[in-house]
Amino acid sequence: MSSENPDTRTRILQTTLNLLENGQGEKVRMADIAKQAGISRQALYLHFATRADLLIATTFYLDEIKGSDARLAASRNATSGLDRLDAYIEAWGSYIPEIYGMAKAILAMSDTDEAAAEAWAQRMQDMREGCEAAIDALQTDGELSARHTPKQASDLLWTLLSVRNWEQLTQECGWSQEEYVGSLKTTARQLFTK
Amino acid sequence: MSSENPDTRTRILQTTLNLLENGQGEKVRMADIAKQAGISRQALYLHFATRADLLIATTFYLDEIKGSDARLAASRNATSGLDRLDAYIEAWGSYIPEIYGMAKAILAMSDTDEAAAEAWAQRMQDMREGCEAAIDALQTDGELSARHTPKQASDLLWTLLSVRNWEQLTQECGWSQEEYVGSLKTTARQLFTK
DNA sequence: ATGTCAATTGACACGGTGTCAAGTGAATTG
DNA sequence: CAATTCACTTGACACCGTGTCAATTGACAT
Repeated sequence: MSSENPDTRTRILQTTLNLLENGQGEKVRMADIAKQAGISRQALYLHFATRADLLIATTFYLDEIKGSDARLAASRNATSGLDRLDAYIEAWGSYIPEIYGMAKAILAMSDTDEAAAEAWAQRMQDMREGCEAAIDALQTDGELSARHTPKQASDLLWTLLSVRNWEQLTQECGWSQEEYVGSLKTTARQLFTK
Repeated sequence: MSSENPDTRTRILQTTLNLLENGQGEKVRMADIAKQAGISRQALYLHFATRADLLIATTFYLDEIKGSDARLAASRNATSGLDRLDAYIEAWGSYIPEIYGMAKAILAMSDTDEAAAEAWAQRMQDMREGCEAAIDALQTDGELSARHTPKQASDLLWTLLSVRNWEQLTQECGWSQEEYVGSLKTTARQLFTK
């Protein structure tokens, strides 16, 4: 299932991505993807056993394309814990809009599909590690506010940075991306540093 | 559609509520509700045109039963803005677990069903007003931190108090209800007061 | 020539929502 | 008492989207 015809496979992933990004809010069906990719609906199932599989594969493809690892890793190079916190929020916060279409589709599936939920939880776990690392950096700098244990602080930061929260603030409250990143940076500083 | 046979109607609402609360995570179908309520599936459609309609009606029924208005209104009686903020977080935060089953079902529908999304947005708008009122109270007390405009503060508080965030903190991070309420109170104070 | 492999066409099953038509039984009203 | 109305029943069915199955095609390799 992994490496039959790479061309078609990546073409599918690419068009899935396009449809999810552009087609704002529109539900993307297997048939839509097939049509757009110029293949039959059934050919989709030759490459991906289920819709959940396809979406999950698309998240990995997305990361690969956008180089998310590198971008998030950059925050590790910050010298002080404080800078690191900022850098992480900046990196992740800027990444969200690029994955939002995807995220929304998977999140929607998660409520019904176990596999999708699992996949998303896994990716959020990865993100969580970044939060923990940032909080740890604060603590080794002696900058972590005494108000929170590292665990609590990580939980809170992780929750604060959720895609749902980004969605609510930018889509519903009308915040600009800059406002979002800026506000979350100061919020995090206020909450977690002395 | 509103007041044919009140008995049957409320019996439907009641069992819908039960199924959503108890049946943890289980998907509740129209057929399930009908069966549990002791009527035919079609009779459901005699009272509620669509599943979304039923769920929406159930939220109102829920509020009615739990007396959410009264509980949230209590926070208005607080003397200082600070107390009011605390009281509001306490009231809403304690209300969430009682509506969580419902909320989850509606949230899940919202991703596909326009009506459900609209209904939920409406209810969150109501909750938002409570946030705004609390922030306003802070400001008239001269206690609102200069870091945020009232609008920003309301947006942030509103987002902070979302059901999704409660879900993440209590279900995924394992916070107890007391931890949640306590932590959010201090967080809000830290963010919004001088 | 034979086999393999990606892809095609077309049909179909399943689950869940919503619709339609005809019928039943009990209470309401002339 | 008969007629009507009303809540509800049974059963069939259409629609949609996902996923499956079987038979076929056309290209490329050995």
